[in-house]
Amino acid sequence: MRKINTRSFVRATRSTPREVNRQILLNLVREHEPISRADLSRRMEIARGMVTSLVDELIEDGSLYEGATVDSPRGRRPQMLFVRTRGRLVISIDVRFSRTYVMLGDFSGTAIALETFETIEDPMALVAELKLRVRRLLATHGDAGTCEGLGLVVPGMVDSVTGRVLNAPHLGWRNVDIVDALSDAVGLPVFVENAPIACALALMWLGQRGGGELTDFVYVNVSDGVGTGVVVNGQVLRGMRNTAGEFGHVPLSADGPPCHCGGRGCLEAYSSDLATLVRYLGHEFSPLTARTLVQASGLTIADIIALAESGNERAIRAIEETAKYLGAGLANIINTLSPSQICIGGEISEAWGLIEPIMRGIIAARALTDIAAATPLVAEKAPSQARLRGATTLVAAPRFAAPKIA
Amino acid sequence: MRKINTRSFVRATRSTPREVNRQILLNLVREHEPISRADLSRRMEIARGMVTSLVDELIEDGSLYEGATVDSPRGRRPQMLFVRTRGRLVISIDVRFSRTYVMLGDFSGTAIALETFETIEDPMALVAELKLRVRRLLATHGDAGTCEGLGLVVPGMVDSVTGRVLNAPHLGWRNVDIVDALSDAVGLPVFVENAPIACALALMWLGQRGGGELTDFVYVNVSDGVGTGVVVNGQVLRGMRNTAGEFGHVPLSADGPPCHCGGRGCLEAYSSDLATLVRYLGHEFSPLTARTLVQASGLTIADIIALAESGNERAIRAIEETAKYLGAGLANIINTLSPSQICIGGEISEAWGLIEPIMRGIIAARALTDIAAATPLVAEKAPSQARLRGATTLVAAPRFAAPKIA
DNA sequence: CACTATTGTTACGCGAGCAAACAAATCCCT
DNA sequence: AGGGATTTGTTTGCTCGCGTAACAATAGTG
Repeated sequence: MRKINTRSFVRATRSTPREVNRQILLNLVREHEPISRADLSRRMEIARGMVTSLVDELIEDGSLYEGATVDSPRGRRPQMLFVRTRGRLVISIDVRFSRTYVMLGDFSGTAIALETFETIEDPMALVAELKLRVRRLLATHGDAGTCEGLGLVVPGMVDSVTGRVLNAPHLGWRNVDIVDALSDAVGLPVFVENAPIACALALMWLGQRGGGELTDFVYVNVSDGVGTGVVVNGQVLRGMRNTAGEFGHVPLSADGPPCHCGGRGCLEAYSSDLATLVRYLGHEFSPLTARTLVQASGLTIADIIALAESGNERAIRAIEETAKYLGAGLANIINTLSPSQICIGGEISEAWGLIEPIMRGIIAARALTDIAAATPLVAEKAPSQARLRGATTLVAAPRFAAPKIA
Repeated sequence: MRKINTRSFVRATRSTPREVNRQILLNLVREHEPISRADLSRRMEIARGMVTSLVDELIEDGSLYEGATVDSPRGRRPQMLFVRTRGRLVISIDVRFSRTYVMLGDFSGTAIALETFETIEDPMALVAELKLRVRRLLATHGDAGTCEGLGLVVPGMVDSVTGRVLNAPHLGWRNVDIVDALSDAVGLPVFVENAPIACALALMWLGQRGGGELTDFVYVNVSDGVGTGVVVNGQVLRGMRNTAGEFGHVPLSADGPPCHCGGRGCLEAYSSDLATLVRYLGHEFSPLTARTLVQASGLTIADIIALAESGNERAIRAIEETAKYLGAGLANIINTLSPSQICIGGEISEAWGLIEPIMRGIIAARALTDIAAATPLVAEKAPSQARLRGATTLVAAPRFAAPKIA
């Protein structure tokens, strides 16, 4: 039951039913391809005649294509339908603290080309560099199809309406209108989003095909910080001012170590990669000294995981501690949002065998019901690709989203 | 941007546009009454002819009524439209630990009759008692209109689809199907909901008329426990298994006092009325001893508030402590959900002048942005009526909700 | 009293769902 | 090999309801 917002509603027009049914049909093909018109008619409880008409329209605009006919026990053989992903190109950009990644891929998320360069902090200089690279990529691989847009993810808050980067502390950006600058530069539609939210979107749209619908879940990204993307009712949770989902800054202990945010004992101060490294090095976490300490040691989180896997006791203890606090943070998420699944991304998920049982144990102790305690925890398969897949989703997903009505 | 759930979607039919526009129009009247057809036509950007047709339909089924014509600077005088609330009766029931309240009211939430009796723990015996009382109420006041349904709120988890009470620890109910039992008994549609969620719904639907739309907010109820109702995108947050929104059991300190839930240092163990009373009595909170301690003292939270207002230092200190922890809990809500407003209900809100500045201070220290720190905190005006208004909303709101499409 | 402004109603065209008939393709049985 | 059965996909008329425009009703103005 949803309340109609009388300040921003979309009324229905003569063509509304068609738009709605078109998108439903498109999504049914996406999740059940290959599928025939007759099958669609049964699933939608709609006349076959209408399916024909809708499919014609979708083939016309390049959303679907017709595959081969297929054997059937008897009667006329059905003609299978597929969502067209090949030839629909997307430029995906992942701007990170040290390096920026640019990928040319298609709607399915498969890569055609990938390049990387050192992140330029000044936004306009970065836009200029990106303009060159995007042009070159499209000139080189342009024959693979037509580029439908450009998706960019940043480590920071993004205004969901205008696309402005409100605050990205790691890049030193505040209130940067990168959308207009980029789209003017490359002449393509541009979408910008916060990285963990984009990862959550990727999971929702490119996630397990056919497998259980994922419309209420949380994506937790562990890197230098701890960020989350929350999906409720198939929609991203943004809150009033695009600052929702900061579970990384829920305090686990009032007298814990200080955190970047100014608080004490935040999840992030216990469980970020920086915190794990500092713990391994035998220090207390402090936002002022952490990065210099870690840089001086020359270690990365991957090294700690490797050490732990080769049996190094100190590394194992450091990661186990991280898992303990992460479990407490996840328990908070479970008790407050009750998601159907939590996905953990970031390099720490490479040590899944070590951290999963510990997190499970803490969650079991703190969850309010048995069902909640059994909330599935899933490790992101390819953490390095997650952000780029998210960027791809920013361009692709709107083509499949439900039309906004009422 | 919302993803279409291909397992449970509603496709558009020939009459879908009308249903959508009907509900939009109805809600516009609800928020701007008195309003003329011509005004509606302008607000909806729709032809006046269609407004006439839609309004005719809504008057026919009793949703709207036509008031008097009104003066206008020149031209034909407009005829004002109103939502019909009088004569649309609702039975609202609030089942609490000690007493049960039964109210006969109308769609606007105004009471016609109110009675109360000692709560009967056995669900079926309670249903029998309610059947008698509902029949008597309707027989006595039946001439005031027709009863459109029965709303019931309970202190516990409710399955949103079936209406089963999954778990209400204060009543000792587990998996009780009170909906079918009650609707069979009284022959009216019955809606059951968790109390804080119902309060949140009341705030959303019966809240400030014309004033800013409230579609992302949190209702926090402080009584024997601390419960929350969370509204996101105009919809209640339920989570996977109807267990979402348990901010009362987010630990504020890992080594705090034990809580009913089995954890330690939960918000509820610090800030519930029981916790405040135990603190005033000079004890550490424990779920095993708290209720007996308080009952032995004969004190209620209202007494403590009265004492504090008359200057009693110990009472003031007890409430201030409660406010401190409540502030920490609200800061967690703000950082994770970023609501546009938080409403605090329960008797503690009577001590608003004492608790508000303390909560504000804690929130200011912990919120991640200045805007978040300024999140409005609002005290529920009439805490005693909130639950019954919530029960009324359960019956009334579905008549105004957005049709489910796609 | 004609002119203008505004509200509310009525009439007709057209997009799109809906149902049913029709064409196409394949298997099965005689 | 040929007719019937079965299933898929297309075409055709019908109806609901939006969209536009003309029309009637009501009131003020010069």
